[in-house]
Amino acid sequence: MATLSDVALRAGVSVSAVSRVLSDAPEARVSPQTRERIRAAARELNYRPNFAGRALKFSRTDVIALVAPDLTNAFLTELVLGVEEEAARCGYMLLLGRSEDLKPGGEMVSRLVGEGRVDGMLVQVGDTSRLEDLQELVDADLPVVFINSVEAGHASGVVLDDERGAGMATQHLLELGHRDIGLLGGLPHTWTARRRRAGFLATMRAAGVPAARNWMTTLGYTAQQGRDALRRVMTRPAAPTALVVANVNAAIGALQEARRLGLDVPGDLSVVAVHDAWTAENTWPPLTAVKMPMHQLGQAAVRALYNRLHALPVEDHVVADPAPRLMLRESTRFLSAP
Amino acid sequence: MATLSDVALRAGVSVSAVSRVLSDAPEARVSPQTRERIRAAARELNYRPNFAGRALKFSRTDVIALVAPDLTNAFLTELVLGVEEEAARCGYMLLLGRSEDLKPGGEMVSRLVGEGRVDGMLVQVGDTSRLEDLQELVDADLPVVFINSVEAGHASGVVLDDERGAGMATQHLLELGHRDIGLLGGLPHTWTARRRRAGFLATMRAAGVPAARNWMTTLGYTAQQGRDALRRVMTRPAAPTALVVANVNAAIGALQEARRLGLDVPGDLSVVAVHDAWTAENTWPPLTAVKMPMHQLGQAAVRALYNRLHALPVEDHVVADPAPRLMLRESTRFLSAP
DNA sequence: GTGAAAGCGCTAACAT
DNA sequence: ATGTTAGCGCTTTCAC
Repeated sequence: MATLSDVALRAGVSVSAVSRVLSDAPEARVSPQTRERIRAAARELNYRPNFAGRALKFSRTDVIALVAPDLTNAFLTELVLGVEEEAARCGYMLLLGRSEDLKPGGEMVSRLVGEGRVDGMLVQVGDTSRLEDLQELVDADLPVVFINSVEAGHASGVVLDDERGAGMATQHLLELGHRDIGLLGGLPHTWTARRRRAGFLATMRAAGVPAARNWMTTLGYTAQQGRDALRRVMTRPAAPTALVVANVNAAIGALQEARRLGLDVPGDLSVVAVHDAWTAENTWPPLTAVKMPMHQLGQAAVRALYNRLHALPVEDHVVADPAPRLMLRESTRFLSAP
Repeated sequence: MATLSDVALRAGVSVSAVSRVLSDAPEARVSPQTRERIRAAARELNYRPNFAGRALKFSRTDVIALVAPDLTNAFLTELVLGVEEEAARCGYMLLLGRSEDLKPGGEMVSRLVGEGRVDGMLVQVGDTSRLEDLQELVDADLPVVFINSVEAGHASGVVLDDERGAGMATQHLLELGHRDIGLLGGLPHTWTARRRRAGFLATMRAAGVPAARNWMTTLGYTAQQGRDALRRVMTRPAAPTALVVANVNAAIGALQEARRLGLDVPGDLSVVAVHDAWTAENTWPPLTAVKMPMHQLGQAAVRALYNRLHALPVEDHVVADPAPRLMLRESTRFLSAP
């Protein structure tokens, strides 16, 4: 690869002149003809500024890490797209982190950041991580932004309006006339699960409808956990007529298990999920879901990190725009007369 | 962050001594006590070797790029896992590339490689890319390994045994007594689609069963395209009793469209997909599929790149181990008597 | 308007 | 056994 001095040699000028021209230094007083000579030489040699050289000089790589337990999870599609888009806009490249390496005391984080491989990082912990594991990371005051993973309002996190999302799903069922409504929720130690549960409970309470503890599970967000949860709730003597499922993957599992049990959805049971994904369109029946602004969440996360790295005030911690939106498909229906 | 000279200062030695010790230079003759002093100083200062410094020195970053049109696609899950695993083993970190940036003449590639941001890259093109766009990239002789994207046997690509996979799917249907078998294939200009089609045709021919052109589509690998393809094939006057679908996402769409048309799967129609994914377990009925060794494909891709970068001979271009495996679920059945 | 030189953090060849 | 130094590619201050 051609270096600055290669270009300088070919243009018959000094490296500093080349540097000034090629990096468009604002107050570089360079004569038009040398400027053109330099430009030409650079073009002919196909010059590219060396990344390591710049990084060393600036102590900055313009690379940020994206750490998530499972990037291929369908419900992260929009999130990742949002992150990629905003990262590109902010001039960042994305390094992939394996979140399993997140466990032992933030070793990866300190490597990535400590070695100067990345300027900062975005972390989305799955529902498998324990809060305690994160705490020291949070406290370490590293350039890290958590995505829907930690307490809202914490300095270094962006979150969804999970309460509102779950509330909307619940409200939808209430408006369909359901009163016996269950909640298949996420693991109890995760923030998202707590907030969605809170949204569910608040909406039920506001409607004056009691929420039966027997119809609420905290099994998790995978399809298998959704299957298990549905079986647990629907094989009781008294079963609900509708379910809010706190995650789209779990809802897909729940739908399948319902069929296995001979339950007709939405005839016998209405199901609405929090989170949308392309997979929700392809279930049978197609799954009604509350679409959360994942794209914007991704963008907000990158922007938060950007602001953090540039000592700017962070704008919004909770992403409420656009608001969660009900994607009405075919897994919910008016409560039929008993 | 602490630098080498910080450590040297604290240990009361020179930077080179520190460098030697901390990078375990093999023939570094350093007295045990200074060695220990250096180690201690480094520990106390929480020293981490600076990435940019090393990269500049070695002209090597130990970072490789992973470029794919849609990393969140469920059928890539295993691939990505394999890549991550092997990359970690080879000491590589992964940079995310957006494959949409791949289009205009390999601009991204030359940036990534030309600026020395990555040592090489892994490219999985979706079925949307045209072969021509890739050609110049292939010809450019850059450190690029294509994943199931270009002609088998090409120096810089690893591929699945797509023919075999499609053949196994076809064979499965034949063994169930089906003779009227269709193929919902990928876009005709892609290699994977061609190879799977070839495998389908070869197996049909070997069984002495004619393949009806009317029952073969080349619409693509998305769920929507699967829906369209199924409708096209199954609304003809004479319809097949079984379908091979060349991709799991398309098969999921096909399954859904079949239901919409009032077709019972597998009663009226058997469906088998090439490629497996977790989503195949959650369709209704659960989708029978041929599981391709995606994990190993990912590993092989990284190894191929590693070998390429270290001037070693590349081992295997087509990943045949383990062989494709039929995941027998519930979307296929014996041909019922007419 | 242009060039020389220092220095970012690191390694390795070459002193001592 | 340890230290000095040059240089990887780049930017920037300071001279001229």
